[in-house]
Amino acid sequence: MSLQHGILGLLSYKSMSGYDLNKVFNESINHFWSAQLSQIYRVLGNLEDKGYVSSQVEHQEGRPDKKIYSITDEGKKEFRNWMNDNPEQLLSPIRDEFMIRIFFSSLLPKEETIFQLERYNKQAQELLKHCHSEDQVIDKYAEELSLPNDKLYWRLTLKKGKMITEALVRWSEECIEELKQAQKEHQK
Amino acid sequence: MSLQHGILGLLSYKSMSGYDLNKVFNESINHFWSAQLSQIYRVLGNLEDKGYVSSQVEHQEGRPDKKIYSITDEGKKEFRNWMNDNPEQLLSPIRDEFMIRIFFSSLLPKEETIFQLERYNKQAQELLKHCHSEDQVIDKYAEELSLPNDKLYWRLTLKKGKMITEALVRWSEECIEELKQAQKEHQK
DNA sequence: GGAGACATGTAAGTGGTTACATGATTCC
DNA sequence: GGAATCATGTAACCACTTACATGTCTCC
Repeated sequence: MSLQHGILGLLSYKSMSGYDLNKVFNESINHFWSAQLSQIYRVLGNLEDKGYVSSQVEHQEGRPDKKIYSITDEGKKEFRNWMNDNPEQLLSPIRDEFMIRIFFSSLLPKEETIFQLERYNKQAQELLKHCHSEDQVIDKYAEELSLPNDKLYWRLTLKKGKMITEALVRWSEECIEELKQAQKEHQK
Repeated sequence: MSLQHGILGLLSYKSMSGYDLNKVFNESINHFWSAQLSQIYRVLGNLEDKGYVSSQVEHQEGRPDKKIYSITDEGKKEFRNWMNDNPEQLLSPIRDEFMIRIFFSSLLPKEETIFQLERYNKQAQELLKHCHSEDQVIDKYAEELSLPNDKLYWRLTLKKGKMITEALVRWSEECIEELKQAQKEHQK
């Protein structure tokens, strides 16, 4: 459901091919909803079957043909309905494999868990750096699509990304600290 | 994969029926990996097919029979292998429908978005309260199963839950603040 | 008398991943 | 010569959700 509506939302900004959509997606919705290109193509097919988008082939010299998708009036209606119909439960279910590993880490030597937490911390810091560079991307898109009203909301989603990622960085640091402490206690 | 290994992990603590497993699951792994009871039954079936768990039926007076699952040596080996084999990418992909809605919220009146953010904030606070009450659950299980070494790691997963949820509470508050501000600017 | 705990599962459907298939052009 | 970009998709498989099916006991 969500991916479908995310794609409808992007197409309401601008008609695009699946390939281009994927690029825009990766710089926006992908931060809170991951998707493979193949899945995007499938969803576009489904949306077309339902009449929410229409497509038209654009011939290109020296490059493969493009299939440009546009949102239909039906699609716009569907998207607006979805936007107006929030679920009871707003918090999304969590699926965090790494936490399962941490949960059962008494099986492993503490050094190994510390090592993995350090990797985790590095990846979180990397992601945080990436988040900080996204401010410019927002400016770029807001200008390109001339949608100044949307910038505010895009920033709010980015802000969430930053805050969560900062929490992950801090969490993993504190975990490492605690485990090192526990190691010392044990050596005494 | 993860659910399978989470279940193997819990069964390595203690043999249980699917029904009991579900209860333990809901007070532990469910905080970072959600699952329906029906899915747990199916995974148990798969694990049995693979020889990672074995089952034996326990007859009960006045209550339905129980099917007690136990982890096999094969299962223990599989679980340990999984624990030793961390993926490259430790950060889990995000799937957050609410963020898609925020992203496209320029479509809606600001009051509506504020209203939904307030609901979000309330739910996050509710969850945070719940997290704080979990400390006792950890103590209870550690004693019941006499696994004092595991408590440390269980606490680390709980800590992550708290930190993330605190970030969600703060984020939604700041969003509401920003939107109210934007509303005022507009009225001028 | 009804709700909820106890207990097990199947069936249908959805949404997603990974791998595969094709083939030209451009840049290093 | 090889990798990356451009461009489209299908097929097989997997994990998960929702709804359905069954039936007893206990507590209010």
